[in-house]
Order: sequence, then C-alpha cells, then structure tokens
Amino acid sequence: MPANMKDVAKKAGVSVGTVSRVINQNPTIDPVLRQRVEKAIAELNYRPNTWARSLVNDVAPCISFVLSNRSFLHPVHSRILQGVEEYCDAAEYFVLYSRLRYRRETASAELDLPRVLRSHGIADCVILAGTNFDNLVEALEKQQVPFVLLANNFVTHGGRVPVDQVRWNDVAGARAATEYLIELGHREIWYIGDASLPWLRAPLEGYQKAMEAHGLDPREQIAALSDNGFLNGRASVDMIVERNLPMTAIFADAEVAYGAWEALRLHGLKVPGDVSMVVLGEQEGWSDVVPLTYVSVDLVETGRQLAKMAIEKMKSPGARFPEVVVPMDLIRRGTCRPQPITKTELVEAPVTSRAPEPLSGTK
Amino acid sequence: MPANMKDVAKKAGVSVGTVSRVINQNPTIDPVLRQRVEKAIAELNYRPNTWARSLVNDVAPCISFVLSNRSFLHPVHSRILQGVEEYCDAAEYFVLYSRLRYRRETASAELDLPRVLRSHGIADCVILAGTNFDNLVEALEKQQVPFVLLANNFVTHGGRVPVDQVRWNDVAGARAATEYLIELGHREIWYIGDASLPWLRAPLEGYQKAMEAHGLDPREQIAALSDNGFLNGRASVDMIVERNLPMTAIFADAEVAYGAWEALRLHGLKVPGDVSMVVLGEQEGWSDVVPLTYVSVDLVETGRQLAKMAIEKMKSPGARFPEVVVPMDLIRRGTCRPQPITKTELVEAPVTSRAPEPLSGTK
DNA sequence: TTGAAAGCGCTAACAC
DNA sequence: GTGTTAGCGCTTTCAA
Repeated sequence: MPANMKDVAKKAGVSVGTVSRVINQNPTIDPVLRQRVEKAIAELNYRPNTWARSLVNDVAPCISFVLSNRSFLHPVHSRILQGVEEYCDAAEYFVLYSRLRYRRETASAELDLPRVLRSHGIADCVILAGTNFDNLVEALEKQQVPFVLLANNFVTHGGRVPVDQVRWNDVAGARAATEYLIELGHREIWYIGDASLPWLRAPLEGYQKAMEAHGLDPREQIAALSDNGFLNGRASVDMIVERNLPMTAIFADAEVAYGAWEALRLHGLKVPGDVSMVVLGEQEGWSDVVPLTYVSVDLVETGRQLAKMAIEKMKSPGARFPEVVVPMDLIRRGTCRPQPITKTELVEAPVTSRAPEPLSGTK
Repeated sequence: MPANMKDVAKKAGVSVGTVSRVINQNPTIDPVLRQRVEKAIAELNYRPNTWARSLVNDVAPCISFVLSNRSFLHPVHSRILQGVEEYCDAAEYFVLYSRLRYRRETASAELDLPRVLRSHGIADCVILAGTNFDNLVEALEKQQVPFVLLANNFVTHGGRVPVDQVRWNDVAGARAATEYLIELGHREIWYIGDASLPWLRAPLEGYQKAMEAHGLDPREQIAALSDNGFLNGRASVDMIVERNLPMTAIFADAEVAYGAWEALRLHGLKVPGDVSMVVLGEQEGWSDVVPLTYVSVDLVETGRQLAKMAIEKMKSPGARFPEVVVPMDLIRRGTCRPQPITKTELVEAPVTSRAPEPLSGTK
C-alpha cells in the first residue's frame, strides 16, 4: 500500500535506477531529473524500505543490545542503553533491545543464543550487557557472531578470552577511593559489599590493593546479609556498630552505601562527623541530594563506546579492537573528613545512641 | 557467507520450496525429506533471514518502542519497556528502542517523525511512551502510521483524540488514596507535587475529587519549588512546617514523597506517628525497605498490554481497540494511622525539634 | 547521465 | 507431496 520506488519512478517519469541514485546521493545525476524525483518522493510520501535495502547490501543498519541474566533493567544499564541509543541514532542505526537468560554451567554448545541471533541478518553485531559468562562468549565466537562486551560484569573462570570490550576502570576507581581515605589519615576503612556479585569483585580488589600497599589490614564485610543492596549495607553497619568494631570510614557501592548511611543515622552516627564515606558509582536520586564524595563513571559514554565499537566491527568484520577503558573519577565533595593521625591502636566506635526506628526494619 | 536456503536445499537434495515448507512447519511434507532438510540445516548452521522473509510477507516481526521527550530512561519506563520486551519475546517479535524529542508547539505537519518511521517497513507499529503531545498523534494519524499510546503522560489541548491506548488508572488511584486517609479521620491532607508535570495532573485531579466529595478543603502544594522531585517534596514540607500550617497526612508521588519524608524526619516528625503518608507509585528501592502505604501499579503489565495491542493492531490494520486500563491498588502497610475524630479546627503541627543536618541541603 | 535487468533470501502460487 | 518460478523493494552492474 505505501508507495515504493517503482511508483516514484513512474510519477517522475524516470527509471527506478535513477530514483535509487537520487536517494543514495549519487552525484552524477541531472539536476532536472533529481528535482522531478524529489518532487515525486514528497508527493507520494515515499519512504524507502530499509530491510529490502539491507537485503541487497548484505548489512542491516541495526545493532542489538542484549541484557543478560538480569531480571530487570537496572538504572546502570538504562544509562548504558541510553548511550547506545544516542550513538546509534547519530550513526543512523537502529537498536534492538532484548534480554537473555542462561546458566553459567551450561556447556557453550548447548546454549540457547539470543533470539536475535537465531535468525540471521537481523542485527549484525550484538552488544552484550548485563552479567555474562564465558560460555556465551565462547558460543558466539564459535558461531562467528560479531559482538562487543561490557566487561565489568563479565565472569570468566579460565583466563579471560580476549574479546572486543569496553569497561570502566573499577579496580582503579576503588583503589583511588580507598587511597584517598588513607591519605586523609583513616586506617579503619571498611569495605562493604556482597563479594559474590560479579560487579562487586573488582571494587573489592581495588580496595584490597590499596590497603595492602599501605600495610593496612582490610576490614571487609563481604558476606551477603541480604540480597537487597540497601538492606545489606544497613545490616553490615548494624553489625559493625553492635560489635563495637573500629570504623572511621566506609567505602561501598552506591546501593550498599545508601543502606549503610541509613544505619549510621539510626545509630546516631554522623557522616562525615563520625564516619567518612566514599561511594562507588551513583544511586538514583541520592547524589543529587547529598554532596557525596563518590567515584563517578560516565555510563552514557560507556554505552556510546560500546555502540561505536559495535558499528566499527560491523564495518570491518573480523577486526579486533583494543579494550576501551572509560575512566572513573573520584569526586571529592562533602562526606569525608581527615582523621587525626594521632590515633590509639584501637579506635572505639561511638556506641549506638538511639534504637533503630521500628518502621524501617521490614522488607 | 552464512548459509542460505539454496545451500540447504542443495545439501539436502531438495528444492528451496521444500526447505521453506519445512521451516514454516508446513504439515504436508514427507517425513524423510523433512529429516534430510533438518539435518542439512543443522550441519550448515542455517539461520533464516528475517528481513528477506518480511519483504515477502509484507510485515516485519518487529515493533518499535519510542520514548518521547525524556532525557533519560526513568525507572517507570524501564519497567514498561521490560513488559514490552517480555510480551514481544514470547510472541517472537523484536523490539526496537528509540527516543524522540519534539516541541509541543510544532505544527503536526512540520514534526520530525521518529527515525524508525522515516524509513518504512522497519516496524509496522509503534508504541509511544514517555511524554507525548497531540501534535505527534495527529501527525501519525495523518500519515497512517499505526501506533498505540501510553496515555498517562499524554497531553492534549483539544478534546482527546480517540487513539488506541493503555493507561493506568491514576485518577482513581489518587482518589482511593485520599479517601483512605479521609476514612482514617484525616482532614488536613496535603497533596504535594508540581502540577505542571503531565504525569502529576491526574493524581492531583483524583485528590481534588476525593476532597471535594467529602467537603474538605484541598491543601495543595503544587508549585515547583525544585525541578528535582525529591527536593521539591522536601522544600514543600519545610514550608508547611515552617509556616505552621495544619497537616496530619501527605499524599504525593513517590519521588516527591521520598523528599517529603526526609524533611519530616529532619523536622523531628515521625511517620506515621505525627504525619500519615500515602505514596503514589514506587520509588526505586524505597518501598522494599520501608513498609509504605502506597498506590501500586503493575508497570510491567502495562508494557505487556501495550505490546499486545501493538501486535494485534499490526495483524488487523485499521482496527480500533478499546482503552486498556491497568488498575492501581491501594496497598495498606505501615505509614498511616487513624486520626482522632475529635479535632480542633486548627490542628497545630508539631514544631521543628531539630535543625536540618548541615549535609543534606546542597544540590 | 540514464535505463534495463539481474539478483539479494525468501514465500507462495502453480504445475506436476 | 514436491519442484519451479515469479516477485517482494531495492542496488548495482552493464550497455547505451
């Protein structure tokens, strides 16, 4: 029903070849004919069929964003998707959004590929976001499917397969955060965060490196006291305070830190008066509201870089790309204070002054 | 380079027609040939080309999710997208994600359509999410582009154009929330929220209706004291408390309520001890942590319904669909208390007991 | 500079 | 039941 090229050709009194050349900006075209064609296009409200085009060109202007093993689109990935969309829009590519769930244990040969890959020619390159394991990477490589990987949540058991990837520098970011606290004179610096979560491994590593480099004992609460990051942070601080463990600073991922802060507050401890705090990443709405000292990363830029690499990869299939590293920056704002260097070996944490409010304990 | 149907046909020693029939589950096929074909498909790792298929079928298994006039993918829309993806995945459709920005004032003829519509055959139905205005709707109708609309953030000046749409019942939800507070004996019920935001109009309307129906004076703080919902909520409560205006309950959108709660806390007021609270919708992470009494809506289901309508519309072009209304439910949990019916005409709000913490004031 | 025609991968109508 | 073939909308040779 909608007009096609033949209709335009007929209306303009030219051949379809000419119409095609006009559309594709071919310079060797008589200005008069071009005019006629353009007029016909406008009058018929002609819009070319992208898929027919990609059939001929053997490449669809389309990349696929796959969110792996996540039950919902976390704000972190929303922002990445945003960046992907932004870059692709500028490059005139379409973005397919899909999710994928698979088990880490499944052999790569048995893996169900994303649906976008089960049929072919849909999107010629895939962006793997979410949490991924090496069995999928292996399967894609075996099938020769071009893909680029968001590497921060990538879990590999063997040595890491060399893949085209983008990552933000979470080890360095965590290290910088910890070293900043150390420079401020803190010694009893707690890292809080469920170490079994793929995206919290690198931060822990960065923290450990910093502590070790300065000859400090790590103070880690890396058990999962709750599956909810906020509640885990809160429970961890509850525990630390109740056991009267020394603590002058906390470093944690945003969600966890948010809960930790809440717990501190319920225990009558002030940030940064009693405890300094550096937060890794951002928590929806929070950092707009409180002048957190935090480690920031441009997630939208991460998305752009992923899209850029994906598109380049489509253009030169088989090419390998060096890893793109998006920097993390320590933003010094209001939640850290220097710690007097004259310290007793055991710094006693102030004791709880108020009982937790009854409201806030429930799930 | 990847195998096509001809390759499969050759390998299996049959014609392409047979291969096609096998793929399309055509029952009238000799089991022996079917076997041979399936074997060839497996060996060649053949994957059909969806776009070539859609060229012939004149319909692409693809719908387009358009986020209008939003600078980022808000969690509310993330969930809707999630529902869309879920339904489409089950229906074997692909989801294109894109954003669109346009001015409300632009004449519909001058409007730039979403890129997915500038070329044709990409996705035969569009889901309009985000905030939309009637000029776009008009443009799409004029161009005969099939679309379905998320109606909650739709802004129209004339009478509403009848379009195929899904909405959650925010007027009724807000009304139910307010009436619940009234039933509990509250009279000084504040509604807080920037009334210039499209998605906060209906809640305000529901609130007003409930108050009016019970002969109560509305207590609205609907000016924008900040562009940030949280800060707006906080500033509003600051104002109310500082002016000593009567207030025994608050009803507000989640983000705003969150800020309001924070302000109450800084003023030494307890929820629900001093002030009852009903929250409209959910705020990332918050309702998991505090037993809010809130008005819930299944956003994922909203997405599913949008996708369902879009797919049905593609199948029967030109059909009109009745509006789908996703219910809002009042979930009674822990943030409301009955208000003694014996009340003075002027209920004096308790006065601030603590000064706001120095930290939390800055942007 | 332009038109005619082949062909991209697939489906479906038609003939056998 | 199966093979053959026209044609979906487009690009791109190849001739003119």
